[in-house]
Amino acid sequence: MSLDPMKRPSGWATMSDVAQAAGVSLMTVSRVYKNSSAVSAATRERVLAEGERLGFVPNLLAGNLASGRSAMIGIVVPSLRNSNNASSIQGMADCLRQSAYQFMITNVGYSLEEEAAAVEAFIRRRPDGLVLTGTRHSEETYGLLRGSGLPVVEVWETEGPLIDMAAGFRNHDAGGDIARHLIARGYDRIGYIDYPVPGLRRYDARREGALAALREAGLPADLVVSPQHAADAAEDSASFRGGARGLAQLLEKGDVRAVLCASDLLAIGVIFEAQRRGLGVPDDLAVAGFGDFEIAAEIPPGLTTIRTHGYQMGWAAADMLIARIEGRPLDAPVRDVGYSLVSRGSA
Amino acid sequence: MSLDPMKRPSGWATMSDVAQAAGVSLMTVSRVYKNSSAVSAATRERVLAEGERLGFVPNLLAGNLASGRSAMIGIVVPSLRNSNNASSIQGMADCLRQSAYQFMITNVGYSLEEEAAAVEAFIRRRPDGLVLTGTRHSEETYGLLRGSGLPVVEVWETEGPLIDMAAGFRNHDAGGDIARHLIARGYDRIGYIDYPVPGLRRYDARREGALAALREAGLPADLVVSPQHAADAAEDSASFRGGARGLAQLLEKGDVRAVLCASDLLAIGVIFEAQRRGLGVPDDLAVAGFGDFEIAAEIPPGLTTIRTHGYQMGWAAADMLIARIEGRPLDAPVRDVGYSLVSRGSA
DNA sequence: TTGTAGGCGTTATCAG
DNA sequence: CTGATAACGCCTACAA
Repeated sequence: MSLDPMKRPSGWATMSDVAQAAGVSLMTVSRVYKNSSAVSAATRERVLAEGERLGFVPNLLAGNLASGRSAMIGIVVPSLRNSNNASSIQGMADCLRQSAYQFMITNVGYSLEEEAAAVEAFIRRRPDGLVLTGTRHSEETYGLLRGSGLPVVEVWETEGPLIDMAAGFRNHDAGGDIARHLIARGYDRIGYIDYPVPGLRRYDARREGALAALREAGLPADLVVSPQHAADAAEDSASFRGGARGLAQLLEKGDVRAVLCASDLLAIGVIFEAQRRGLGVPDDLAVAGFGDFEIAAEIPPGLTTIRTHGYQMGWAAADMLIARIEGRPLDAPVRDVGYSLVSRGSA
Repeated sequence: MSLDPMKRPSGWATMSDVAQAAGVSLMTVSRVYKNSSAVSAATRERVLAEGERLGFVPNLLAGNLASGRSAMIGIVVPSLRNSNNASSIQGMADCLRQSAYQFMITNVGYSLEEEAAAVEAFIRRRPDGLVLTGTRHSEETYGLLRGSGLPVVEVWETEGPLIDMAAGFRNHDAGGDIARHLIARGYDRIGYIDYPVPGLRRYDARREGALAALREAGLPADLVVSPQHAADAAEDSASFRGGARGLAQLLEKGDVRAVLCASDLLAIGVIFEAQRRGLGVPDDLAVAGFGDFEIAAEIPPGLTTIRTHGYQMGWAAADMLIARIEGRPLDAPVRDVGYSLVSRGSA
């Protein structure tokens, strides 16, 4: 004999309540709410009506426990305040929603320890899959993931040893392309402003790709500055300021005619700083960014940059994850979503 | 007799496995992992050692089902690509982490139907609380929330009938303040560029506050334009373009000396458009924004704006929610985190 | 198409 | 401080 629903500790109507009210068994109700076809239309209707009347909302926790699947995936990002990630998160969100998955998201800065903690916290909720940013992780993280056997996608980088799957693009090539673009335009003394956080493969690759192109063209490849790493390095504001500071440092180094930046926000910071110094862009100083953030198209004279297809990358990551979760065959464990050079007025 | 852990369907070691290995009962293991003090140090150590050895990670789904608490809260936002929300989300994230809560987040644009769907999806996972953006919701949402009895915080607005709790600030006052700031500086023909999405109380309040101030000063209050509502209105790019278009519309309306914008991104769009038109800011055109996004401080000549304390608002929202969840007394169901006027070069 | 039995992995409760 | 037992609400597997 089941309790009166109103008096049950949880306060929620359960499938049993609905079953009793509709005069069917528990399993029939379960099938109705799972959209299992094996229920007659009449029964289904009656069950749904009673469910509605009782305010029944299925308890996924219970369902997950019984079925071993949670329809939830965990996403680890450096920051939620970084435009860089926003698009890819949105891409994942849209793809996941379409397949009726939900996600939890945790920001861990650039700390491998925090990342490991986040991964463990996720695993406690038994997600069906995980998305990590980048390809560098702590031993603890690797251990946890190995032990879990969970499908994992790493995003933004495809370089480096992969855990399982990855979605990204060739940062090294992209860095080379944007550098060659400036070279082709006749700029000779080209500076490079690095990302404020050291040790990230994707930014190392961008820089090395660009410097290799400079060397190949016989140009100086030592005009590199890297704004100091700050605690809030993952935030947008750090990048704006980093760009401004970077330009100052480069100008101290000597005559610089063009600046390549590891991210659009650095480039925006450079443009603003140039404005403050009375330098015209591109006439006195050419500027190129990386990322094609939304502001790149808006700021006069338009920022030349590498479009990174973050949205598609996020979508691809989620798509691979779901395929793996649902046992569908995967064409390849690495999805290269490419990039494109966007030439605007700044360089 | 329990199965061999390696052969169990889930593949995970369970508390029973750990208990058996450590030679204690299930409950002792449970207590250890809950940090219940009622376990001797020696026992605790032995249990943890065995847990580590077996790669045991507690299953929160099971724990939640048994305890009726999920240590999870659901957050509904319009967009993940909107800088506006990013800070408040980060504030919630930081506060929640500190109290060992996790969160799920869903973006629903400005659709009340999608919001309702998101709320139901959350409720299926039995969160301990919910955060919604704004104070306008569909009947279905209200019904679901009423039925759930869940603690709810609405953020960004405190106007309007509240479901339960709210964190925000007086948008009407803030709109008035920024308008009075321009008035005090001697600008007479002041235009207003509204947010591209109609029907949001917080933006209505900002506008009405500003217009009231203009009227009070005997200035024209009809120089209002509102960029057309687009599908992607929640995204940053729509705001940049909206600002540019808004300025064009205002200039068609006649001689405008200053522009008040419903958000910083609109204002940035205005500044860029002014630049393209050869108008100096603030000499030819004064511009004020709303929000104090990170770029506001960086763009020359600095954007005069209202700082909204989004981070603190997010933190306050999470804090109230947790207090309610954990049965701690709440000083007030509405937390006003205030705002401040930031005067920079643009106006 | 529908129903019965058993179990998913944890916590609450009460007893020792 | 430790243990036995009964839920928590649903799903899988099998049977009718």
